[in-house]
Amino acid sequence: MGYEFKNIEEKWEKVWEENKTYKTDAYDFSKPKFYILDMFPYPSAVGLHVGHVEGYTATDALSRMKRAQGFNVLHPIGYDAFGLPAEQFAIKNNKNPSIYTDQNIDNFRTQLKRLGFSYDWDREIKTTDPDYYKWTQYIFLKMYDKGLAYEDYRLVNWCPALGTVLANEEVIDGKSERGGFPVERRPMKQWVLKITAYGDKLLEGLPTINWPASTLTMQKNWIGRSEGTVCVFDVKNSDKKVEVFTTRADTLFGCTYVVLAPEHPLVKELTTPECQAAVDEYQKEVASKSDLERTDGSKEKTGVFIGSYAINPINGKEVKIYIGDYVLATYGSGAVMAVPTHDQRDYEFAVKHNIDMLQVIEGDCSKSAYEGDGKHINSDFANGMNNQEAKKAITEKLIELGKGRYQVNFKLRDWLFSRQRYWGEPIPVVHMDDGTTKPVPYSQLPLELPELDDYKPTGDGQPPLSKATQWLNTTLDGQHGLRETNTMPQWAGSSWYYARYIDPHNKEAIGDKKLLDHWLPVDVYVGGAEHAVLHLLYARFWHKFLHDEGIFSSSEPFQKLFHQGLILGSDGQKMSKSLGNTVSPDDVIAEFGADALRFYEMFKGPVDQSMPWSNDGPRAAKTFLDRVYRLYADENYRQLWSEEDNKDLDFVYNATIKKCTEDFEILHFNTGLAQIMVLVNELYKAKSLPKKMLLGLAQLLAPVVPHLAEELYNLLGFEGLIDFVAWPSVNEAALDAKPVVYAIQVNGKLKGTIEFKKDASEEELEDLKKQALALDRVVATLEGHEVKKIIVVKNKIVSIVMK
RNA sequence: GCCCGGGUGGCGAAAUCGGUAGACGCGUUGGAUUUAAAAUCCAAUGGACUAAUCAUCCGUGCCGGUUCAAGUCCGGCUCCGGGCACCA
Repeated sequence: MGYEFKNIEEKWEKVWEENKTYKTDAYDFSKPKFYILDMFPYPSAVGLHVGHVEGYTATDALSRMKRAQGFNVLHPIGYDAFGLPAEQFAIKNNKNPSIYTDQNIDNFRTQLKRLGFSYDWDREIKTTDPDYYKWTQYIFLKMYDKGLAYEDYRLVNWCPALGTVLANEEVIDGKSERGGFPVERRPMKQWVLKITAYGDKLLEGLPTINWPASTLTMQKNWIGRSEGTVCVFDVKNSDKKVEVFTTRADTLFGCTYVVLAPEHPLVKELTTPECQAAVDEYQKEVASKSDLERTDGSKEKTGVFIGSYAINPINGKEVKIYIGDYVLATYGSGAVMAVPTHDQRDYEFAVKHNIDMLQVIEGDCSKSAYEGDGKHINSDFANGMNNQEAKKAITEKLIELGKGRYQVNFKLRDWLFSRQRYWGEPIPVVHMDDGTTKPVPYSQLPLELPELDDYKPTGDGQPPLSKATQWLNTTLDGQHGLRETNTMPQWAGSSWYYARYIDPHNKEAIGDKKLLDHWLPVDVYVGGAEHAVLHLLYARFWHKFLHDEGIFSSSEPFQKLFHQGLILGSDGQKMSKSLGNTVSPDDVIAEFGADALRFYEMFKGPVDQSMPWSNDGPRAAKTFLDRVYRLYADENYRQLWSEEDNKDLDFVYNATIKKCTEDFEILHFNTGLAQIMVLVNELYKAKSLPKKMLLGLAQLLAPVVPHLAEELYNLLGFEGLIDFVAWPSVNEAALDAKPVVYAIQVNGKLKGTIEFKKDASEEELEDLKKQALALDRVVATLEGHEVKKIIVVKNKIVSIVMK
C-alpha cells in the first residue's frame, strides 16, 4: 500500500496557498538574495508539457534548497502571451485574442499550482497586459530617442494569393504552409533595432557570465565580428563605385570577377541593355529563395553577368561584374571580390561560368581553392609575404590610393522589429501628414491595442491595425497623423520581463531603482537550448541598453545559465500530436501524484540532456517514495526510531548530504537522488533509525518532493513546515574516518583492490606498494617478468609496470 | 551548407584536472512472505569461455595515435539532435 498522494498533496498545496508560504519580501535585504528564473511559457491551448515540468521542477528544487540555506529567494512565473496561435484564433472566431490567451493562462496556472511550484504568485505577469507592455513601449521609445530604432526597407515573405506576410515557419519550400501558394520575398518598410551598435559590448560581456561553453561559442559566432578591408572598385565607363568587404585583402591580386547580391542597389544602373532580360529573370528566381537556401554550400552556385566591368584598384585590371545569390545583401556591403583560387565558393562559381583563375598564394588549387596560409606570388609588391603581411601591405596601399579602408564587420544584423500582425505591442509612433515621424509622448503610454471588427489581414500587405480607423487617426502637437500599424515581435516582451518580476506593480517605473540594483542580475536562468542565440542575445542587448540609460546597474541579465534538454516521446521521436506520443502531466499526476512526476523527471537523467519519456518512470518513482514513506509511517520501522546516533550510518548519511548539496546546486539531481536511494537502502538494513537522520532525509528530499516532505516532517512529530528548517550540514570527520580503496593494476589491468588509510604519507605508501606486490594475482602475473616501475596516485591507484 | 551538441548493458543512465567502466533505477531471474495473487522484503544480473560467484579474454559509434593507464586527450570519419535571424 502506498501513500495517499492526492490527499497529501492537495492538503499541503492549500496550506502553502493560504499562508502565502513562498511570498518574497523584495525589500528584505538582511539575507543574501538569490534570483532563480525559468524562461516563461507561451500559454498554448494544449497546456503544460512534460518538458516544461522538467525545467520548472529543477528551478523549484533549487529555490527550495536555497531558502533552506538562508537565502531570500525570488522565484516568479509569468506568461509570454503574444503570438501566432492567438492571432489565428482571433481570425477564425472573430474574437479578441485576449479571450483565448486568458483561458490558456488560467489553465496553465491551475497546472502549475498542482505541481507544487513555490512561485510568489503575487508577482505573476503577462506580456499582453497593458500595464506590462507600457514599459515594453517605453523601452522602445528610449531606443528611438537614442537613434537605435529606425525605419528601413527589408525583405519579407509575401504571399500574393493569401494577401499576407508570412513567418518563415509558415513557408515550406517557397510555398505557403496553408494552401501551398507561391511565396516571394519583397521589400517592405520596417522598424529595425540597431543591435549592431552593441556588437562589441555583446561580445565583451560573454567572458563575464557563467553560461554553457557551447552557448557562449554560438553567440560569439552569431555576432561574428571580423576585421577586414573595404576595397573600392571603379566601374568602367561609369562614375559609380562598387565597395566590397573582404577579410582576405591579401588575395586581391587574384581577383578575377566581382559579385553583387541580386538585390544590390547598383544592379539596376550597371546592367547593360543586352543583359537586362537575363538579370530580370534571375532576380525573379532568387526572390523565392530564403537566405538559408542561398547560403547552402551544397547547392550549385548560380549567377549571371550584368554586362559591366569593375576595375581592380590594386592593379587596374578589368573584371566582370556578376550577380549571384550566394552573396547576401544583408552582410558586409552586399558585394564580394571573387578570388576563385583561394575561396571555395568563388572556385565553384568560376568553374561553372568558365572564369579565369589566378593563383596568388603557393599551394594546390588544381582541384579546389587553397584557403590556407602561404607565400604570395603574382602579387607585385606583396610577393614573398605571408597572409598577414600581405593583408596589411595591400590594405595600406589601397588607403594610400584612396581606394580602401580598414573595417570591422559583424555577421550580426540589425533586428527586424516590425510584424504585420494584430496580436503584438503597438509601436508607439505617429506618421505625421507632413511626412515626419513622431514618437508618442511617454505620458500617453500605454498605447493600447484597439479592438477590431475583423482581425484578418487586409490583403494588400497592410497590417490589421490599419482597419482601426478611429485609433489610426490621431493628432499630436495639434497636427494630424496616422499611427504606426505594425506591431512588435514576440521577442520584445521577453527581452526584459525578468526585470519586471522584481517590482511588478510599479506604476512609475520599470521598477524601484533600489530593488533593481539589489536583485539584478538573475542568478540562475533555465530554459531550452533552442534559445541559445535569439532570445538570449536580444535580452542581453536590451539589458545593456538599459544599463547605459542608467536604469540597470548590472551589465548582464543572466549570471548563470542552464539549458534543459528536450523530452522525447517513448519512441525516441519528438513529442507531437500527429505521432500520438505526447504525455500530459495531468494524466501522470492523476495516476502517481505530482511528487512522483517531479521525482521521475529529476531522476531520469541530467536536466540538460534530451531523452525519451519512460512510461515506467513515474511508477518507479512512486514505488521509491512509498519505500521512503514506510520508514516514517509503518509501525515496523517506527519501532526502530531512536534518539541515539547510529555509527554504521554515519558515513553514508554524511556522504549523502554532501552529494545532494553539491549536485543540486548545479542541477545534477539525478546523481543526488541516486545517492539518496543508497542512503534509503542502508536505512532499510539498519538496526536502529536515528530520528536526526530521518529529519535530514526528509529535508534532502524536500526540494524535489515538497508535498511528501511536509508530510514526513509532521510524521516525525514536528509542527509547521519543513521549508525554512536550516539545510543539514556535513560532518566531514565522519567522511574522513573511512579508509579509501586503492585499485591495483599491472600494465593498466586491474588485479585487485586494497583498503588503505586516506591521505597517507610517502613512507606509508611504501608499505602500500609492498602489499600490492604481494597480492596473489599480482604475483602470478609478474612471474618471469621484471618490474620496471610502480606509479602510485594518492587515494586512487597503484600501477605496476612490468617488462 | 554553416554554427553548437551528443553516441556507454535489454532500457534511462553513472564515472570526464586521464586512474577499479556500468553507481542508482527500470526490466529480467531466483528466494522469503501469502490459501493464492497483488504489494512488500532479500539476492543475482555487460558479453565470451566455464561446474564455478576461480581465472582468462572482449567491451564506452567507426578507424588510427599519444600514455604505465583512454569512455575521458589528439587526428580522421560516421550517425543522431538543436539553431540559422518572422515559431517561441
